[in-house]
Amino acid sequence: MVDFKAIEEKWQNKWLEEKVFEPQMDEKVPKFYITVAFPYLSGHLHVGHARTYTIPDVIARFKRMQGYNVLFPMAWHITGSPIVGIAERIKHRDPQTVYLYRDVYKVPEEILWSFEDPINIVKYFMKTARETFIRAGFSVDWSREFHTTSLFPPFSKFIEWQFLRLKEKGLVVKGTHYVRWDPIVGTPLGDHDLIEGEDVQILDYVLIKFILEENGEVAYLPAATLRPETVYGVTNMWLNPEAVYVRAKVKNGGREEIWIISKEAAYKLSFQDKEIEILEEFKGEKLIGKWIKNPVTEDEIIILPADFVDPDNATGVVMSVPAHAPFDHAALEDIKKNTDLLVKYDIDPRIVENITYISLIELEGYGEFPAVDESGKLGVESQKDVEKLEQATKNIYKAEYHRGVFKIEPYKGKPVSEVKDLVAKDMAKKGITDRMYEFSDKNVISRFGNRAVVKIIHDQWFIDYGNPEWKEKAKEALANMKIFPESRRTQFEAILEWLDKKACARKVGLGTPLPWDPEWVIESLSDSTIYMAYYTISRAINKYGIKGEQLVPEVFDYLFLEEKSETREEELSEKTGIPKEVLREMKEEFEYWYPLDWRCSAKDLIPNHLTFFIFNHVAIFRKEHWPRGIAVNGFGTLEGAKMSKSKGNVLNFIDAIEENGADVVRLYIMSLAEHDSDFDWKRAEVGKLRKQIERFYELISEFAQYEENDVELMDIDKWLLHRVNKAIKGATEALEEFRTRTAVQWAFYSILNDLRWYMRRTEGRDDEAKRLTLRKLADIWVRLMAPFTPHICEELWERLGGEGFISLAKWPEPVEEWWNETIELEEDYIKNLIDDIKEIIKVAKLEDAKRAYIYTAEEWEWKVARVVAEKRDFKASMGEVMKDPEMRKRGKDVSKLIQRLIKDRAFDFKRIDEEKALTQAKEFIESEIGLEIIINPDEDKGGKKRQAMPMKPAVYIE
RNA sequence: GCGGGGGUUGCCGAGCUUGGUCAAAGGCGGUGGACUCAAGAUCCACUCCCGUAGGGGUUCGAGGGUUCAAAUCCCUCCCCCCGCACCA
Repeated sequence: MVDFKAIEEKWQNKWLEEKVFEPQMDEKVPKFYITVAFPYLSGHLHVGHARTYTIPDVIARFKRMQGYNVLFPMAWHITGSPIVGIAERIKHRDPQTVYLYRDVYKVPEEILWSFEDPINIVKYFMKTARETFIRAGFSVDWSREFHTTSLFPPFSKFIEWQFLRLKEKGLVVKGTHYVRWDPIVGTPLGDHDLIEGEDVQILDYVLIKFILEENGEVAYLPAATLRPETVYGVTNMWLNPEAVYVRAKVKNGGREEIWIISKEAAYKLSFQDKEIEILEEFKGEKLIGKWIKNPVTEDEIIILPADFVDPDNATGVVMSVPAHAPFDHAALEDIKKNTDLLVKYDIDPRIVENITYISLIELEGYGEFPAVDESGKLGVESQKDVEKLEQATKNIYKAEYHRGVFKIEPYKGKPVSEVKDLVAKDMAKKGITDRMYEFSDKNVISRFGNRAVVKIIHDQWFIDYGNPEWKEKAKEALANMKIFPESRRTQFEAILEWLDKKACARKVGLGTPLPWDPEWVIESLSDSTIYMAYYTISRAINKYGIKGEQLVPEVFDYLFLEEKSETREEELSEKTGIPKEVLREMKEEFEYWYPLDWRCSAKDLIPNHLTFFIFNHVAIFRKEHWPRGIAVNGFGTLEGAKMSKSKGNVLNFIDAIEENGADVVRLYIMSLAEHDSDFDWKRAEVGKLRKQIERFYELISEFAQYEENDVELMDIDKWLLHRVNKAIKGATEALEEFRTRTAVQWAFYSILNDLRWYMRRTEGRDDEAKRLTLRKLADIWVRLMAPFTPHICEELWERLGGEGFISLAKWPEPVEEWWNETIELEEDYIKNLIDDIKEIIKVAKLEDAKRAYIYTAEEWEWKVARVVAEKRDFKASMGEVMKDPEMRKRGKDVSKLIQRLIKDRAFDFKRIDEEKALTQAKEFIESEIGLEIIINPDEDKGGKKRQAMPMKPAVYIE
């Protein structure tokens, strides 16, 4: 068995020792700069991540072999709160966390407990990640390694510079923002902080303040709605008579008002910019029967009782729009039937009886009152039919929103989707509305076990991705970028359009403090947008030990934004103590490597990081330094199941390498899927691939012993070389587009299969020509495989006597004189014939046949085929052919042949020498089918001869 | 709700942008065979249905349509996956 591990270690050491992947600037050599989103190190990388990092490595290796000066750097992301959270949980001996780190990540016990300090987590996983990448054979320039946050001051200074410049441009702004909030612990709640309710939405209710005037005092009943436009159709108000409401003094900014809302709402609103002082608590029934005023229409409406009103949703005050809201319609019907109830509240039943529905929206397929129609259609009986009513509400909402036309002035004739926003705006302007954020579902529970609320946060720092000029520039950049796969471009465009203010700083976690407001730490998606530029100067910073405090903003200005200038270098050198030669070196490196050619990442980063990456580049850098391309890749599953840390269902990248060897893992992952589709890791398949790679190794080792003596090749040898040419072309084209799976199919499987056929075809042959052919193939094959399985290929390259590292060897190009489509056609011709004969034997049950007579097409038939290929039409072909008197003699046969050719659409005319091909392959065909072959005998056996067509010989078997 | 992407032969997965050469690549699985004492590995054949001469029939989520011709173009519908932010 091949000792992959030893081979891998050997070459990894050589690469590092000889700094093979630490490129030096060279203006004469074209550069190729590729990066991948650095990993966040809260644990080990798994085989899903492996894909993300292997792709750029394969591309880097490919480009390097094509002669580019390739930079492929790596760094570590440790910004944010998860690592801090882990330290916290380790400290508290949280069983799940301990399980994950001890049993899944296999952290040694003595190190594990040091994880109480987040720094130790970071240190440990940076070390292991580096080891993993080295053992994976990644061609990384480690001289540029760094990590984020204030723990690495030079980078932190770079981020400070970025934010200072963004702020100067007005792209970092302060504002308010709502968050999920734990009201007991007093902290914002991210997805990971929730036990329940991760995907509960936050709804933005409009509160329309209906006016209650009593004894000269005004109080407001803020009805909560998601459909503000329906304020024109309100017929009454709903309160839940059993629920507890409060009368409260509500201070909001400078304004102070009396509101009547549910008790729950008062509590919730106290987190949303409102100071609330409860004056009185009472049951809803107290207000039933009172009259209030619609602030928009000024209609006087009555307050009625309804069970469906949930005091724990929004304000607990609901306006009734029975024409367009099924719940309202049902409740109204209920109450009309329930005179007792009305009497109880001292309401004259005639008032309810006389409530007339107000139709607001024209909706095709519905009558005047869509809610009534829909409720009827779904068989709603009462307001207790909650499920049906919810369905009806959904249907109506959707239909009216998308297809409805508003009927009321001043919005008459406009689509509802537009009117909704207009009405909301107009009401807000008049000060008759307010807003309230509420969860779409009540069950949002924090990991502390508390029910969450929506809180409005002040003084939050945002990056303003909504800025229209900025957006335009970002769009321009995107339009000029390559996106792989191209089908993802629409998503980028949509996200770009979408994006608005994005909170960019938090008060917890590791990171770089905001330079002008150091209580805030720049969060992780915001400090990782332009670090590709930092890589270009990182080598010098590491090499010369430049300190953070030396990297004042002007230095970055000079390096990244300004023209090269000696005076400026002297100036800055004096100011910072950085030698001017070093400044010059950094400046030149940046100018040499930038712009970035490719940014790689998994597809989950499209809506955030990758888009931010574009935005921040266009904000900071000159156009010539805008990025050129993005390649996104899919994820990986493990034996069909999603990898999940908490369930322990993960395969660590390092463990996979340990088990199978890096080359096997790399090739396997690259061969499974490409672009944004996902792969599924199956242990059994990996094992099989390992065997195939061993065979590859053995084959090349074998061929390496052959000498290259110049001799005349046989056709089948030429066939193989032609196929090798095709593989080179296919693999190259695929890799140019990051299509790794297709590339592997060409570089590995297609050659493997062709070789198999060749061996079968040349069985028994052992001559110079065959050896020469195989030797040539070996020489190319290893190079085609080198980006995928670099270690084993280095080893084989050495055996083949190749010069230097295969990692730096020349990528193969098709050999012009090897192209030979005719020979390939002839080979196909032979294969097809064999298949046909086998088919005939099977179908005609001729198992004990002795020989096969083969009749090739005659010259006149080729002539006809040529004409048909050109004319592609029966009449035209016939006319052309019949100009020839010789052809006219066999008119009937000609006509038949033309008919068949046209039916088979044999329009791709290529002439081959059928008889020659047959003669050369005679023995092979005989051994394959076990019959004697007689080629073109004089006698027309079985009258089959006239069935022959070009590329399809006639066969008679006896 | 908004946005993005999909539904292909047992499974995975190409092909659909530039209609025909597509019963539809490749892999996996399955069946049979060669090799072997045997197993594994490897190699060969078959793997939608029918067929005593290389042929024919029915397929590419459903239903329409365009066309001489549609997995591929157009319309309608059904179903599935992913993202929606302060979180890496």
